[in-house]
Order: sequence, then structure tokens, then C-alpha cells
Amino acid sequence: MKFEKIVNYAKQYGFVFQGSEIYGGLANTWDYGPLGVELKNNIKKAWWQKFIQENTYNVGMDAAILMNPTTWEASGHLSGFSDPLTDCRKCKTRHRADHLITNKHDVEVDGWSNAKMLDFIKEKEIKCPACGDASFTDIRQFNLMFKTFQGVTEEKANTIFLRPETAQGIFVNFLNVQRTMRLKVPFGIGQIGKSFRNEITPGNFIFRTREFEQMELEFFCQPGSEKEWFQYWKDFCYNWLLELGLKKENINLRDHSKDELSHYSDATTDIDYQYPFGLEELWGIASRTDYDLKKHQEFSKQSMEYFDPETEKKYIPYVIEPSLGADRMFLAFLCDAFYEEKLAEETRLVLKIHPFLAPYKVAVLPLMKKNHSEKAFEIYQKLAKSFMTSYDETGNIGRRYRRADAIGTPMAVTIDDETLNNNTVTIRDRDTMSQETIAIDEIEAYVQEKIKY
RNA sequence: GCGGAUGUAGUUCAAUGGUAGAACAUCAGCCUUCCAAGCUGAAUACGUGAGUUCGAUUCUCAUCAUCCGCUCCA
Repeated sequence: MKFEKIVNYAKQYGFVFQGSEIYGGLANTWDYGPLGVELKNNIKKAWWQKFIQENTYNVGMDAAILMNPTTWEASGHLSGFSDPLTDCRKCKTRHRADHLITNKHDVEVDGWSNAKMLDFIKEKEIKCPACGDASFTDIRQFNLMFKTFQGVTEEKANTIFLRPETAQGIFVNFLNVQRTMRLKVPFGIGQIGKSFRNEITPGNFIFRTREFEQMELEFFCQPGSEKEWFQYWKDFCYNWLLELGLKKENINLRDHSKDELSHYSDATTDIDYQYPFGLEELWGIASRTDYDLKKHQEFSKQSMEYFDPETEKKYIPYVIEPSLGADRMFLAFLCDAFYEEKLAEETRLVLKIHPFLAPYKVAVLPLMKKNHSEKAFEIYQKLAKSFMTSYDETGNIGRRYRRADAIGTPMAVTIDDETLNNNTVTIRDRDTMSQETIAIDEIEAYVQEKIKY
């Protein structure tokens, strides 16, 4: 499967357009079109339904994108924000280049360029304080977080940031949610929202962008039970993907090795998806220990402890975080469902996507524009009250079936003379291309049943 | 961030120092009672900005964007 085809398809059928296209675009920004927004909303709806609505442990919330800057000090996102940083290639530890130099050599590095510092480090063969190796990456000013200003003047005191992850909005509300919902550990808080990262290398269409949407769950559990819950969520996430029809052979679970783990995590599993451009991370499931809550307790000087009424003990819960990118999920479903079916004379393009996710649930098609349009439009208006319905009277019926197939519409209702005579329609299935006759009054229930998940 | 390539209708391509053509797609009409048929017609493009030139879509430069490598990726 050529990736180019997917990108093209997304553009041609109104799923994803390049951002600010009429101005020549803005690098790595993408806009979701009429079909794209439906698919993406359905993905978010499916997630919310399974992780919040149906899951008895979890509740939802929606935190502000802008947060008190101290949040980012506590989370560790701000430290070294504008410092010259370099990574040890061997042990993956990160160091301030200026500190590496001044710790060993009596020189004044203020005002040095990054290149000069790196040259100096190479020349003097300065070694990594952690592992003793002498192989460092290039020095970079890390500008991971988008900076902006609160208030009308651009004073430094007013600098705030766009959140680089939604998680912290949950952590800072941990006690608010626990108290107001009278929750007992274990419980989880989920939210869906945009995050922003100044990635060094974005790319691969909507796979890695600087503005993206996350579906995150922070699951709080008693220390000691985290391994059990880690496994629980791993299975839960995996099953969710299968339930929505993602092909098993395209999914791969991968445990992070010890030296690959983030500073806050004691175990992480990635659910990777086989994209056309490679096997890439779709879902990161991390055991975050009590790192975040502890940090917020330290910086806010507010107790983050939970009082367990059964054991009558206080503790800071451990956290399991299954964190999924909505845009990556979108791309995975699109790639997975895209299918060119070779028929005798031509090729039928079908988006074999789960009906729950399909942008339109049903297409309403008058068999003959002249004779059946009026009745068809009536039915269309009626169905549109219940779900996304498309109406198409242009061209012959076969062409319209094909158009519906191409955007994944699972069902098509055709209005003919029979409809006018005895109020029945032909309903046709996208996947099997089979047809059956049902009464107009039955359409809604029929479709509802098919799109359930 | 570095190197390479590319940029013409919605898409895939073509031609040209004298302002562009096709196929498919789209729309309208005719025909058609269930799977991209046919006929007639229509709309739609030289990424942006400079320079050279009488004249630039074509040449040059810059810029923006995309793709492919490398690098990187809390």
C-alpha cells in the first residue's frame, strides 16, 4: 500500500487538507475536512464510550490548555527549557553542555555558541558523568513547549505555555475529582484534548505534528497493585482496537527496555501500528509510579495524598497512563480500512471501516432522479435526525453506490417505485454488496443495530 | 537541523520564452428501474515573491510547501 495513495485519498474525499493551503501552507499543519471531522469525532466518541461511559472505574474531565507555569516546572517539562542540552549517545542521559564544560575546565562559557561548546567538548574529550562515554549528540536549545503571553504586554512575567500533554491537567485536578465524585482508589480520569509540541522533526502526514489531539487516561491505583493494573489496561487497549476492526496483523506490542524508559516511568509498553511508512507508536501505556503527584505536591506544597478509608492509611497513588494520539489513531484506521477491490471490469474503492466510525452511516439514493427524488429527500431528512446521512441523486445508481463505498458508508437505502407503492426500500450493505427490502419505518432501527459497538 | 528531489485543474500527467492540453473526477441536460455504461455541454490550474527579457508557467534567485534519505524524537 502506497502511503501517497492514502494522503491523496484523504485530500480528495474531504478527510484531511493541508493547513492554510491558499497561503502556501504552514509546515505540518493539517485541517480535517467534512468527512475527517466525522471520523475523528467518532473515534473520540468510541474511546469515550469505552473508557469513560462504560468503564465503571473512570470519569472524564476537560482541563484548560493554558496552565499555571509552575505546572511545567513540577512536571519537568520546563527544566532546561532554554538551556543548551546534549544527550549521551550511549546511556541516553541528558546534560547541560555548559555545565559539562565548567565542571571540568576553568573557562567562562557565557556567550559561547553551541557549536563552540560542542567543539570544546570534543577537543577536550569530556566524558559523560553518568557512563563515562564520550559521544554526545549535537547541542540544541530545547524549545519543546510553545510559548505565548498572557496579558496585553509581552513581559517575561506573563510568559505561559501551551500544554505539551494533557496529563498534567488531570494530575492537578486529582483531588478535586476524587472529592467531588466521591471516588475510591482505584479510579481513573480521562480526557481528550489538544496538545502542542515543538517537535524537531515532524512529518509523515498527520502522524507527527506540532499540534495534536490526545486521548489520555490517568488511572490511580494503590502502590503495589500497579503491575496488575498495567496489564489490565494493556489488554483493555489492545482489545478496544480489535473491537473497532483494526487488523490484528498490523498491531504489535512492544515493552520498553530499561534504558529506553522515560524519567518518570518504571514500565512502558507501546502498541505499535504497521503504517505504510513503518511500524510506529500508536499508543503508549506507561506506569508512571507516583512521580507526577509527588512532584505537584512538592511544588504546590499541597498534599496529594489519598486517604484510604479501608486501611485508614494515607498514600500517594501510583499511576498507569494509557495515552493515545487521536490523529495517529485516525491515520491507523484510515490505512487499515483503505481497500481497492478488483472487480471484473474495474476497481471498487472501499473504506472498510467499522460502521460506528464511518463518517456517514447511511446514504439515501433515489433510483431515478426524476421519479423518486421527492420521497428520497423526505426519508433523508427523517434519518438525518438520528445519524449522519448522505443524500445523492447525481449519476446512475451504480456510481452512487461506489461513491458511498469510497467513503465507508456502511449502508445505502434506495428509493424506487416500490417505495412509492408500498413504503419499502432496498437497503444495501457496503461489505457484502447484498440487498434486502425493508419498510421505511424499519430503516432507523436497522441502521442503529448495525452501527452499535 | 543537513543533503537530494519535486511544485501546472480536485487527482494523475502533458506541452511551451509569445499566458496552457488530456484522462479520470465534478456539475448540468438527455437516456437509464439497482452496482463507476453512453451522448451533449460546462466550470476549474502554471505555489508565492523578486530578477533577466519587448514578453516568464518555462531561465535565475529567494521564499513557502511536500516527498525521500540522514539526524533527532520526555
